[in-house]
Amino acid sequence: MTPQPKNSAIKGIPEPTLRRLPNYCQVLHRLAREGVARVSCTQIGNELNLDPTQVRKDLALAGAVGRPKVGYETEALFQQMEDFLGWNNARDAVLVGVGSLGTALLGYRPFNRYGVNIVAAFDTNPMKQGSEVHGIPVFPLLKLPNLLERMKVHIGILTVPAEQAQPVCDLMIMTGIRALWNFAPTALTVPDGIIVQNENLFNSLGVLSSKLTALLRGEDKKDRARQARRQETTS
Amino acid sequence: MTPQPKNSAIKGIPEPTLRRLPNYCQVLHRLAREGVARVSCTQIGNELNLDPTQVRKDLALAGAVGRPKVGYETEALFQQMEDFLGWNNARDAVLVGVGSLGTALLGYRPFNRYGVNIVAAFDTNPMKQGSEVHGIPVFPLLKLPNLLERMKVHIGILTVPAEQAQPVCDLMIMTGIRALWNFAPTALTVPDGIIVQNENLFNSLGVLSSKLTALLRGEDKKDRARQARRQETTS
DNA sequence: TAGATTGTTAATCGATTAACAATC
DNA sequence: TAGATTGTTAATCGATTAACAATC
Repeated sequence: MTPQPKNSAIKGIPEPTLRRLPNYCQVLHRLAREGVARVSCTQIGNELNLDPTQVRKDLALAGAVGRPKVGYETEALFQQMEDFLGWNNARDAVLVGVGSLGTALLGYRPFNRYGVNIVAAFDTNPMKQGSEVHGIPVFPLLKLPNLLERMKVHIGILTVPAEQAQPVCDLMIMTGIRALWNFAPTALTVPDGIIVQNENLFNSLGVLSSKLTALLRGEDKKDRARQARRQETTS
Repeated sequence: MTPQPKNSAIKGIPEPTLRRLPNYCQVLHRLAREGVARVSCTQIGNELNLDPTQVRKDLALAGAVGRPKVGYETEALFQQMEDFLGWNNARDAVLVGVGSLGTALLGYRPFNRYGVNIVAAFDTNPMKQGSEVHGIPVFPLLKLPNLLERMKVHIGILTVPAEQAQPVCDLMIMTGIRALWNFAPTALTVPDGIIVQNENLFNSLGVLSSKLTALLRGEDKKDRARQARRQETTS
């Protein structure tokens, strides 16, 4: 019927856009709280150092409609972005791997306001089982299927060592997890239709380190050149 | 003199490439340990699900040279990648903000093998000062300039609440920090020549949540359609 | 009305992928 | 030698930025 399938939804939205949506949410939330009733893309762009055209395109992709000359209704736009992200009511999640990073994430309260509500944690270490970490119960990993059977949990957070990531991931998918937030430094193999978001600190460190190394090397070289020149003039 | 300034180094290397280098390192390290003397881009690509041409281009950008038909010397290539990243001897770093995330990072041993050696942590909370977290001493934030004056530390890790990120960042830069790894959910304003690597979990959650929300909504719609059809046929 | 702002189409830019000659 | 693999140039693809008409 419709010539352009404009409803193909998420598949068409570029990932860079999806990554920026939280920033818009944050700015809109603040502006709404400050009582700013209407907002333009130029304003938002200034706050976030983004091209206003890009802001407009991003908002449009997430379904926002503004009025020429007027802009967008701040509060309504915020609601719409939150709704698009699914952040208006947080989804339940489980976390596997109660090491130092896992523990830190369990204690991170703001997740509740960003769509993720961790209801249970799992670990293979008997020392950790049965306890509570930041108020969240820790169970033996073997209990995972049992619990997921009873609760409709769609998000799994992986904070296990690299070697255990794939088997734990398989187990999670088998028991109904649809989206994985993977903090283990390994690529996961998953069937079609499963969402994987990798959060690999080492990749970021690659950018940081190589830039810093290049910067410092460049300075060293300049220093040496300067010294060489000085040597020349004094000799 | 030189028509193409081929030495402009880091500026020309795309960030996606820099992000992939750690993955190459990891694979090369493993292969070298397994005694594989030579390796081809096709092999590396298979391990990481990357196009072999892309692997070749990335390696070339980091300065690697291979031999046609033969490939690259595994060990030498690994060394070269490590060297390019500056990971062969870790640089000292300080961390500010000993909350749950900061504590987790302080306890994360592998950083030492990935170019980052955290030598001290800082916090404004007197409860935390004077103690040691995972063997790393925690000082009052006011002592930061003093310590950085004596030690040449180039990397600063920011794990403070959003509101404090900018002032702490300013302080760090003033005392000689050149590269910031920012875990606070705010954009930092820094002078030219300072490297900032943002690590904002909420941006990633934006991708995860919106994809999951779209997926589940799509299924809901299908379910409803199916139910409607069933209703029709039974009526 | 005049000017700012949206919505949308076109141009640019950069990264990925394909093609192919050189070579061990 | 023959075939695999590098190095490099060209083609494709996708995201960002620019241009401009519509409009409140």
